[in-house]
Amino acid sequence: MTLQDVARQAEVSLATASRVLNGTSQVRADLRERVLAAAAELAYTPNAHAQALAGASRQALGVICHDVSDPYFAAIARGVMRAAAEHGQLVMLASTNRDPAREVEYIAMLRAQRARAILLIGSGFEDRGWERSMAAELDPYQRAGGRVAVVSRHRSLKVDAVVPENREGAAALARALLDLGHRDFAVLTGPLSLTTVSDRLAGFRDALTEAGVSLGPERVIEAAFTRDGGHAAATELMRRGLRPTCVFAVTDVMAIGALTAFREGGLDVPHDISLAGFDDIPIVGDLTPPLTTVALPLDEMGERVTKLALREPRGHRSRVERITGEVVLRASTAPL
Amino acid sequence: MTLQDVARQAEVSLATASRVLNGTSQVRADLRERVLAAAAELAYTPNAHAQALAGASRQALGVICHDVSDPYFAAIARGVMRAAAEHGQLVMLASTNRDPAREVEYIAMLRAQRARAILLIGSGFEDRGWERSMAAELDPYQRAGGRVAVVSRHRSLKVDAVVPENREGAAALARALLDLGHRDFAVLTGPLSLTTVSDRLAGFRDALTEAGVSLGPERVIEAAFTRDGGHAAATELMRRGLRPTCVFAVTDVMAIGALTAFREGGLDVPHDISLAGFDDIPIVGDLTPPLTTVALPLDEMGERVTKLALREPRGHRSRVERITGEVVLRASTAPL
DNA sequence: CTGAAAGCGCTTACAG
DNA sequence: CTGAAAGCGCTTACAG
Repeated sequence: MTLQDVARQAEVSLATASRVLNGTSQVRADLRERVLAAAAELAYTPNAHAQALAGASRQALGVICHDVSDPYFAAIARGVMRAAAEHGQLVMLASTNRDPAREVEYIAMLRAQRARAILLIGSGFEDRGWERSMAAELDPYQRAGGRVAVVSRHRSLKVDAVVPENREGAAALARALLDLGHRDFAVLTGPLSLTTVSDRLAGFRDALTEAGVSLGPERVIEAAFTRDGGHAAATELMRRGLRPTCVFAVTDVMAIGALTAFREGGLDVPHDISLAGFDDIPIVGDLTPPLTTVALPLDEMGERVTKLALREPRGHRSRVERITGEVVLRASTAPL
Repeated sequence: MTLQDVARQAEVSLATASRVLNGTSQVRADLRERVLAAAAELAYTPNAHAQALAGASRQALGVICHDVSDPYFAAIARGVMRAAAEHGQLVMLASTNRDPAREVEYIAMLRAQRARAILLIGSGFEDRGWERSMAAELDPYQRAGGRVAVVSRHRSLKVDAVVPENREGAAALARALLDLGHRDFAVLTGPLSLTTVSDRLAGFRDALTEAGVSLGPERVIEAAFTRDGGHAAATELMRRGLRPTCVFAVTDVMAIGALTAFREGGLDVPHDISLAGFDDIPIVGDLTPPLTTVALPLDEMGERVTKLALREPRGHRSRVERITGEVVLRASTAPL
């Protein structure tokens, strides 16, 4: 079933059939009818590869994330899908499990597919080697007209970005918790080499310091950047015999694991210990108690990064859209 | 940057360069080296469209789901991504929000992209019109060598399928709840036109009937097939003044909404009312109380449907892999 | 407005 | 083993 077949059946030239089907120029009404009828009858679908090769515009967009099943990503992906659909773009999705080699490999595949844009969702690493190999794949792609945009800070990638104000958000959260009367904190974090983690930790700590409250190194517990990591970190906190009045998990996903760990450890949240997260992923309102957090408009962030990538670049400057997080106090944090 | 450039720089023919790069046949070592060096130096990436056109095998796989951000789908998608990665396949993902028109449109796009396989995740509708239009897109795709596989029952689609034993699972759950002493039930459901919904409801009801327990029509509350739908259905249940001792929500996602609705309504789960779901999505163990449910190996289901689609078809028979659900009793259901 | 033809970047028989 | 050439299915100047 090729365009040629359609043309033959409609008794017109290949060129005419093509013009009718993609509406690029005027075609006499009767020929037009014949082509449409033939296409319908043959259940013709154009070969997107041939179209792409012949120079039509790309109709697919690549997205790289760490894990499709992480609710943080899932919420952002929702916005991406919506915006992509609006622009008639198909989304090619890859999860890397934070394996840098996989990341590079997927970018190569997306380059090969001549994706119209590549979206990187999730924070980058503060790591020279990683940055270099990413740039090695991304540069030729961009030189060939590919567009790149990211969600979260990527130190040295000069691309359009939607970046949540992690530092300010964490600081605002710290202030809100101080206002509740807390003076004794602990933080559960993911790997500090992730920009998101280090920014949130820094913002939180800065606000405490400003209020004259210190956060000793033994009160910052690093674990995997997942629900299980949160569970492990909270368990470790209890094992160390530390009993801060308030705990900040740098993401809601980690906070969820921590919440369960506290329950298993016999600590009641918020009666025995207050707990706060960051992101406001959809589920946290359904937890018991509902989680205090810094709300990010995840869905909208996905939409915005997609639009950034699809909009024409203006000049060679990369655009950055900052997203403000809003502190939402819920029942998981109690006044002291 | 084309293969031609690489060939020129390596001073070999186009054919030789191609053969080196995709390793199809033996090439003299020195030529091989030169080609590899040239490709590396030029940061060459093959054009997947040209490769596909020229007859190389497809390297992308299409997945159609209702909503990327639904945890049920996300869990399955995880398995799909893993299996796809193992086979060097890129995944093109589309969410349809259960809009049949969108579904058909995406299948057309995937056909155009000559996806190697199309995976439909999530239950189909019991609807002639829908079936007809799906078949109209899927048939030509399959005739052209495309492979189709689904998760969940699709009555009239003759394709490979991974199908959870919804009916049996719901019946087993009902029996477990009866064993706890419950005799007074209500069910919160999604649209009955979804095969998954009707199968689960039927299985649950059958087991009750067998035990001589009836489930009146006013005790089956239909709402949207989402968290909010579960919330609405539970709220409606309370509004009607019904106080069953045990409620079955046909999915965990709906149960999550119901749990919050009960809490808001001042009902303690499981003290005042027991609650059970279906699917065992990852989050339910972190709820308070953790949710009783019928566990499905979601991740593995994603992996299996992908492998089904990628494996050679044997004959014209469609293969069906049945998945048994396992009742997991947790704290959300109490003995009476 | 319409058609013949070139060209997009590959792969793979077919000769040698 | 290597190369010249055909062909995959389109789009789009270029003539007419």
